[in-house]
Amino acid sequence: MDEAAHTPDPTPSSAATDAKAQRILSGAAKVFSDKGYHNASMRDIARETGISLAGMYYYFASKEEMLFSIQQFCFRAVLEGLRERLDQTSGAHDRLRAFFHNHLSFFIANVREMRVLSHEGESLTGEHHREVADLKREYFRALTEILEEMPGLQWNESELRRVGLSIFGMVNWIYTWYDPRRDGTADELADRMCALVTRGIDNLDSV
Amino acid sequence: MDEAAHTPDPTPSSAATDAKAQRILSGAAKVFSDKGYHNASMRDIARETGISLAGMYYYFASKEEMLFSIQQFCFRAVLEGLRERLDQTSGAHDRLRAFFHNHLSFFIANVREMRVLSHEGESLTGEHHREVADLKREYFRALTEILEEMPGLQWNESELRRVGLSIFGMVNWIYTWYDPRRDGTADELADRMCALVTRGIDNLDSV
Amino acid sequence: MDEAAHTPDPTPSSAATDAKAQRILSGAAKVFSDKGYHNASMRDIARETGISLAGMYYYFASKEEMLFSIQQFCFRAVLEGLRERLDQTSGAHDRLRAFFHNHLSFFIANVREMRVLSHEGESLTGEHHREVADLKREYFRALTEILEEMPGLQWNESELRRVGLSIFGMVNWIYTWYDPRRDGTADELADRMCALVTRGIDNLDSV
Amino acid sequence: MDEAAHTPDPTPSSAATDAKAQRILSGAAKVFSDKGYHNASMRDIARETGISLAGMYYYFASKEEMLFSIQQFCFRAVLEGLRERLDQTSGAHDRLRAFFHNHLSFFIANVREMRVLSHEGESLTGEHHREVADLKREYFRALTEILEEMPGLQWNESELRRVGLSIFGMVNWIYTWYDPRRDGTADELADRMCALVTRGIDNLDSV
DNA sequence: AATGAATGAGAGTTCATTCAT
DNA sequence: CATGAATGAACTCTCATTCAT
Repeated sequence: MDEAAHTPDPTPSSAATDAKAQRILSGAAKVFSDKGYHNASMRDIARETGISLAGMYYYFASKEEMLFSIQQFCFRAVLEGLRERLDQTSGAHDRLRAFFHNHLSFFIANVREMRVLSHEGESLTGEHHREVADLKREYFRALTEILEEMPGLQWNESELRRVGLSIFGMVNWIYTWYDPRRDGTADELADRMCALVTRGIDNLDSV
Repeated sequence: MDEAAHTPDPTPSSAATDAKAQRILSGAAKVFSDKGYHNASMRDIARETGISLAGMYYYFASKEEMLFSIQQFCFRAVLEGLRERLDQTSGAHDRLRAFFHNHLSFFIANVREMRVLSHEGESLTGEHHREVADLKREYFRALTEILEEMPGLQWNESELRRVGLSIFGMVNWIYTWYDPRRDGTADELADRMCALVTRGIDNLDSV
Repeated sequence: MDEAAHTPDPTPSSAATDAKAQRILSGAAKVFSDKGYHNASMRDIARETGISLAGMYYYFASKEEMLFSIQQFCFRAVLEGLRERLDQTSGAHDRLRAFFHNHLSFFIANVREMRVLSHEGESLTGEHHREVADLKREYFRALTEILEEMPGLQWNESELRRVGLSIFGMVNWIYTWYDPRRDGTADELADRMCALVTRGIDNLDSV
Repeated sequence: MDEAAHTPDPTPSSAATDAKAQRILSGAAKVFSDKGYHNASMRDIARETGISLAGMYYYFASKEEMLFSIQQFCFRAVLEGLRERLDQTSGAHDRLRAFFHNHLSFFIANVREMRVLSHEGESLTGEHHREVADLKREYFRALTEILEEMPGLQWNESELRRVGLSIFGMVNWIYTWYDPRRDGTADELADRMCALVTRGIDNLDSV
């Protein structure tokens, strides 16, 4: 994200520029997360970031483009993280666990952005909406592919969809309740959620 | 306001009044559901209901009160439905199934209102927020009480909360994806979701 | 224009409404005339009319609609005036004089509106532009029809267009220079302009 | 600034400078002509010319100075052209024809600039406005001096002004309608307009 | 000579809400 | 009961312009 500061950069101005864009996105994520996209004003974001109202338009053409950038950035990061984990993991059960771990660790490291991801899924329009919807579909497909590998199961399309979306509901809804003090680390949470989904309540305590 | 349904009503005019209030709430639910609470305007609701902008203020003091009334009405109805079902059901597994059936059947019969319930949980402020939060807690407690009855399990507080909220995530998230043509009836969906949660993916196909 | 006040009006509220709309249009015409359409702000018009900024939007959906209404109203009035005069006038020369008298008398009675008509011909867009362009064409055709009646002339299309548009230039340009103290009454001006156009400079003094 | 063309220029860099200034003026004229002065933005001009927004300020202190330079340059060129033609022409009728030919040929060769000249006459302020008004007056005086030479006429001040301004209206209005395919060359148009003004409609066909 | 970055001021428009009728 | 009319506050966004580099 701000890795640019670590590596020698031939064009210093663009590094500063990118850093500022990141600062704006971060502030926007906080404001969107706190008040909701439609209820947040550009002035709120300007105040939050310390950048002038007009100044932000140098980096983003519109409020919607800010939302789009946040969503696109997050989805890409989550997807990439998932792929890296899956590359190193074999066995359907472990791969499903990898999905939970990736999602929740990313979520908890970027609560505000993920809240925006979960809650403002339909706030984008036109091309912006389409692009993010594509990423979402890609992410969903990654999950269902794991599910299909699970041994000893006869999936039909309907059931696969239902289970996949149920899992999505579980992990996306977290933004409404997760509290680090009560709910433990990302890894603990991921393990328990994965256990719930694979073994069910009836077998939660076993082993 | 909705007490009128329970007690005999001496003034016929107030019956008409309540009917109009219902019409407004119904239109407001549609508009909130379509555009989101903050993005919806009172003019949108006036247009949707065919009632004049000013006229609506006779029935509701503010836009927020409309949202509040929708949420309160729905939560009460869901809660009442759940209680009735639980009164007639014994056995923890059946009672959990009753929870799913109640939630999903109400959801599917009132998609728009439930969408507002799920998506606009944090759009209320002050006293309105508090009242709805109370209902939400009550609903959540009803679920965890069922879970605690489940046989052969040693719950700790943390695990109970986690499982309860995971289930909430599953059923609340439905508003983002449910499609009657693809996802079957409320009862089918409830059965499958309940199976997933109790037996887990690993045992989905058994019996 | 505000004739409504003279005749009994069954719907008093709409009379008041129309009066206010007229007041806004009149103020808008003044501001557009003074500063030009694009340089005029809605706040300027609000100040000029004494109506609140938001209040004006009850009567006109946009700034452009104000410009449109002014232009439409004026063009219709000029056209109607011309038709009335032509109905009572025979002989091509007299009919041409009627054209000048109508145009100039209307112009001088509504300087600001006519300035807007002349100067902001291309400031409208879309459907607004089209409608006004239609009126303009109709007005132009009325002039060329008179010209075609002129005795002893062999018009070709090109020449007719050229002469018609030259006359339009003369009468539309007036908004840049007319000064009642130096340039006399509308009727005087109309007579002299008509003489110039019909007899030419070489014969200006004759009879 | 445009003195450079008259005096030998010792610094080659300033030649490049002037070329760039000309490029800016030309782009500005196009943009002003297309969208109107007030509706045109400096960004539009930057885009049109391919020069950076800030870069243009090296050449012109403000947007208004661009408009001023365009108008000043054009008026000077038209005036100079008129003087050259009049120096070689004797006889009032021929001199009047020279006026039309000069005006129209310059107009058609520089449509965009002339459109700006005609349409944005009042968009300048302060000293800028004054300077251009002086040029305009000078141009008008040149026309009326020709008119006064016309044989067999008894002008009074009023009539002279009226006829002069009528002619101005004719030739300035051209920017609203001239179409090279329909309206012929500058010379044809000039001849016909001059005929209209000198002989009048009644005698248009004679000889 | 040229520009990326930044901004205060102000644009047109919409908002939830009020109130006389 | 119901509404037409009205408004202050706030909205997103664009503007001409500046300045460090």
